[in-house]
Amino acid sequence: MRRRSTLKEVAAALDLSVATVSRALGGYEDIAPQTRQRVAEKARELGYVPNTAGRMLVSGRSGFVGLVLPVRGPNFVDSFLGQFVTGLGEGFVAKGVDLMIATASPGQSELDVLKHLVHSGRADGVVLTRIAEEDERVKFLLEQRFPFVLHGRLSSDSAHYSWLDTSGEAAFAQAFQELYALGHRHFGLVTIEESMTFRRDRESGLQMAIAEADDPTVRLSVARSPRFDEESHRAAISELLEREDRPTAIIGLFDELALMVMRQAQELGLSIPEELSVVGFDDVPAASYSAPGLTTFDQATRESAREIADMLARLVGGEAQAPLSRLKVPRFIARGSHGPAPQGARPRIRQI
Amino acid sequence: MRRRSTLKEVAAALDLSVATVSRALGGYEDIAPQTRQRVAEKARELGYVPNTAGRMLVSGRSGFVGLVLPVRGPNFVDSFLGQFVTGLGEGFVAKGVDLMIATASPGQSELDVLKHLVHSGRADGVVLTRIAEEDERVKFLLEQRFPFVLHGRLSSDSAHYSWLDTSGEAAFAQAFQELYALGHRHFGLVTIEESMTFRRDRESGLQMAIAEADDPTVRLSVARSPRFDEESHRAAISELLEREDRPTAIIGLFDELALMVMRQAQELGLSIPEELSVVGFDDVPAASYSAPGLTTFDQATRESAREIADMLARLVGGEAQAPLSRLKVPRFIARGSHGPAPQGARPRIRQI
DNA sequence: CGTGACTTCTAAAACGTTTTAGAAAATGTG
DNA sequence: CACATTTTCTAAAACGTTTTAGAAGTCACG
Repeated sequence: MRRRSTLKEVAAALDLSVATVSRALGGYEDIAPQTRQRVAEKARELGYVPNTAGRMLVSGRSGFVGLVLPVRGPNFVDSFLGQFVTGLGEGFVAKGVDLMIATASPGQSELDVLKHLVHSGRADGVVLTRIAEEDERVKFLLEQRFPFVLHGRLSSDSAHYSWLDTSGEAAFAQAFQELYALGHRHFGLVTIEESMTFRRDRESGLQMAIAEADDPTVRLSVARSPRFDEESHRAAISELLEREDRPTAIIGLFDELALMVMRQAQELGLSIPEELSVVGFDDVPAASYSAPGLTTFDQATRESAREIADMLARLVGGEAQAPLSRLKVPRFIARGSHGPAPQGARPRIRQI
Repeated sequence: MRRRSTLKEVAAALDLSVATVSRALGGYEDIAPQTRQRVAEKARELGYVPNTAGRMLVSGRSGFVGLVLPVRGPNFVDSFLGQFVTGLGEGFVAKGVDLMIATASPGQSELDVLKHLVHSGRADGVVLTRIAEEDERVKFLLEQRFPFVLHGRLSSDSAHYSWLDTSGEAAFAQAFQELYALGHRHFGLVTIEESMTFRRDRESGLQMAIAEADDPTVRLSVARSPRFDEESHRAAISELLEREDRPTAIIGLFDELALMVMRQAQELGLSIPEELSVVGFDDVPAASYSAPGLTTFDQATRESAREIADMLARLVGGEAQAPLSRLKVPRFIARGSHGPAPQGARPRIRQI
């Protein structure tokens, strides 16, 4: 591997001191214009690029910002991550910051990874996703006074740190309203048990909208999948679909669940949306390829990530001080999986 | 932000020299066991973590490996990236290497990003995806003798560098054979114009399988989408579907194309797989949610990425020398989108 | 006790950069 | 010309680590 040229070499080639070269390149005022010119030329000629390590050492900054990857089951697929990383990359590059991805090794917790990241000085800031309701990572970062931005937010304390969130409340309230207006009165919700903030927000948005409707005929049946795997989800969904009084509209906490609802409903011979309306959240690519297309909400992940990057870069660079925050409203994407509530007697499950 | 403790502080607390502390922590033989013990304890007590910049400077290594993100259109979605990044993360963490993501800023080429990465010493190695047939990035890296691993491979030279590839030839040959065995004789291929190596491999796999069948009744109709956007794809597919002698089986260069074929065919009133068989490549999540499920090939992206990470870490760490390479065979995933060729007269496009 | 051979430790240099404090040179002023 | 001022440059220190070369101490042995 070819060695790269250093400040010393540029200085030697011009018979100047390294200090002068450094300051010339840094655009300082006390360097004669002519000298600055010469230095710039020679630096280009020699292909000089400042060495990162040298800079890091003296500045105390790494120029990196970390993303701690959530620990994932072996078969977990996730359209979110690619978009998120792309957006972060775009946002950071505009600020001259680089993105590093920190992964937990087997047996290591996300918190361990975070601690190492903070203490080793490999990053100047960090972005966290999938926030739990009592998130120890947030506590740690606050203690350390280490810059961070959350994708999501805690219920308490949200004034003390920076975050960007997509309002799950607003979305699920809207989902309810759209379906209510179409005549639905018995709602199903397929959700998870993990205490993630996004779960809490979406669920409470739905609850509040129901309360607000103030209609005693409205009912909500909730199916909770205890573990984060397909089998567990499938069982929870079956429970909801096969009960005697099946809801006429089912909302999935996220698209994967909604898509599974559609698939399982179709396996039972139900036609969507005539006999069952389904709504999801996220707008994953699969949502537009399913038949019928899944009605859902667009999080604009990539754009959010870009904004998060921008916020964090400003925090790290000292451009912004106090906590920054931003709440986005997801966009309703009406496709074919929802429609008017079935009339009259509840259709029975057809035999196939 | 709390300052982290340094070697000097640990040394002072024990009344030892920094050298001794460094060597004790490094497990050198010429440190008395008792001293080693004391140092280890004190280091733990003070929460000492070696500073990255200091290490980088003296070792000449950054401990980072880069992934240069392909430049993407604003609406490009890509289930590949998330899996790939996850796999790389998993692979690198096992080797004590960190992953950095380098993104091109607007107007910058991937090659520029790569050059900066190499010259700034921010990374010790790099992984490249989406290899073009004449890839200038590969040329540059070879010139620089900078360690890298390709996801994919060039046709020429493949002995001179390291790569991991999933055999597109094998997959497309198999796709042909499966469909041929089901009676199909007129094949359609929806592909792109860009000169990517994966395109060339898959296309030539198909051609070779056709040649090998040595059956004069076999025909292949190719539709090439000139640009990488949905509109262009749609037009290419329409051309294939609406021609007088429509193929009975259409293969998409990748799943997105195959899924679009399915959707457009269904819009034309064709039933799949009775009137048209469709096969894709990649096994994106949407492939399992479409109706019918898309028959495709599984690349095992995450696992491949893990292997790539392992290869590159070995190259960077000096464990492995010469070029490493590995060719994987994708797994055929038979779902519902392919079946026996329609009998007798070619069914006409139904009016809807 | 003197010598050599170990064992255990350390001073100092090196990595490449930025910054501080001040030197040297050029210019202006009386 | 002498002095002050301004402009332009530089030596040296600092960041935190690893490594090299060697010092100091200990021990065994004749």
